[in-house]
Amino acid sequence: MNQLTQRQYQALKTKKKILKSALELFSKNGFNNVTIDEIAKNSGTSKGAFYVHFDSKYGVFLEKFKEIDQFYEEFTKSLPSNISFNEKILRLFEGQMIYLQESLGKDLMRTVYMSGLIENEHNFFVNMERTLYKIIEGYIQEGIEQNELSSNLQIRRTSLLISRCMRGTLYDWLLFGEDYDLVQESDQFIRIFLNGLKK
Amino acid sequence: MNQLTQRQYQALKTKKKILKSALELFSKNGFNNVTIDEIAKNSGTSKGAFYVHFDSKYGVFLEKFKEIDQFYEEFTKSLPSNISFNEKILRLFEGQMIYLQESLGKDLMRTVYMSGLIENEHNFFVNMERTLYKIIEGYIQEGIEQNELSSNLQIRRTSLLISRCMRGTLYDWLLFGEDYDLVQESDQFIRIFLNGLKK
DNA sequence: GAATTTCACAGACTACGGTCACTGACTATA
DNA sequence: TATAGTCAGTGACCGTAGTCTGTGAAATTC
Repeated sequence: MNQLTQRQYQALKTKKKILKSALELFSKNGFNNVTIDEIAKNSGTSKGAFYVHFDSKYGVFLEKFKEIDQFYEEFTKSLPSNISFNEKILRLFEGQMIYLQESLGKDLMRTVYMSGLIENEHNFFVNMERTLYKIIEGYIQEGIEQNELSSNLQIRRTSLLISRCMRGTLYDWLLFGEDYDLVQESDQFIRIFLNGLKK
Repeated sequence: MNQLTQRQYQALKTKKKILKSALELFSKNGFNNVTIDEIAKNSGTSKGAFYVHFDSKYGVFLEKFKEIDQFYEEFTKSLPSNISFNEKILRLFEGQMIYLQESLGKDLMRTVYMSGLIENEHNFFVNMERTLYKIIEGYIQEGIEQNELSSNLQIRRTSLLISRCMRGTLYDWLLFGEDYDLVQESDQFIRIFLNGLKK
């Protein structure tokens, strides 16, 4: 049954209204200067409606973040397949950092990293990374096949560690601000890590 | 003028009462289940008094965290000086992770990493790391002198990168919870990084 | 030592996130 | 198509973080 009932259709419309309103206000006033009451009022709905559709202000990003998956998808497609494992990872890191910095912005990323820390906040952060893991795991697999990586590397584990490099780099970006060049920091860090990975 | 006036002495006493009260309640009920009203009441003072002495609930840690510095200090003292650079870093990581896990606990660490993300929250997090940097920088310096590390390593930068390994590992601990063995994860990660560091 | 200023502290108040009981329109069922 | 059940949506309410104004005792000034 894929046809929406009138009720479901109405609900979806409300959700979209709230989402639109919220994103508008966020970009106008900054995430921290927007209250849920405002979002509710601005969207012509109510606080209760907001909480029907979203867990919290952070929850609004669950939606926004489908964009990230889209980024990953396009990225992998655009990547030539004849480059080495190291090159793939380096480009992935660079591409991601530029994307996060330019398209999503620091404020938004701050809220993402914030929400990751909130207990029982339904951890979309962890889920969000799924696509990322898949991609990295794929690269590792290929790297092993091409004999660029030791074959007794645990793929799942290794991809986790590599993604941890991202998180560490991004957390520091949020922590130190100002004269922190995200792309450069990321590049330096992952280069060392990759170097340490090869036998 | 080092002598406290009666007023200053009184104020200090009040601050200590509040601090004691707060830490008691935290350890009894967990950080997130303690309100500032409770702290005020339990300490026999008032909310106003609390905010005179602390910025926020997080601010209480500024005090608590002198303990961390103490940990670092004792740790470095206890470390034999005839071991290699790698060994020192590995032990530092292991010691720290055990300490943070056992003595401070996850809840508390979560609030630390949280507060690091809050803008203009007076970034004691960054400051807190100062002692840590000093220690790592010292190790690197020694490592270079002993010819264990390349001499064109930038000390300041490298210590930052090493400390980033800690943050990445700890952030993931808070993120993934449950079957995340902090000590083991930390060890595995830093080993790879150290391996990548040597020329 | 009287007058003035300062400041630790009290606690009422505000703002905001989040909850909950209720409503009424929609949907399912007979 | 009448009835029962469901659920999106409402907004008053609550808990708590943080603010603000007032107060009196201590400190300073004269």
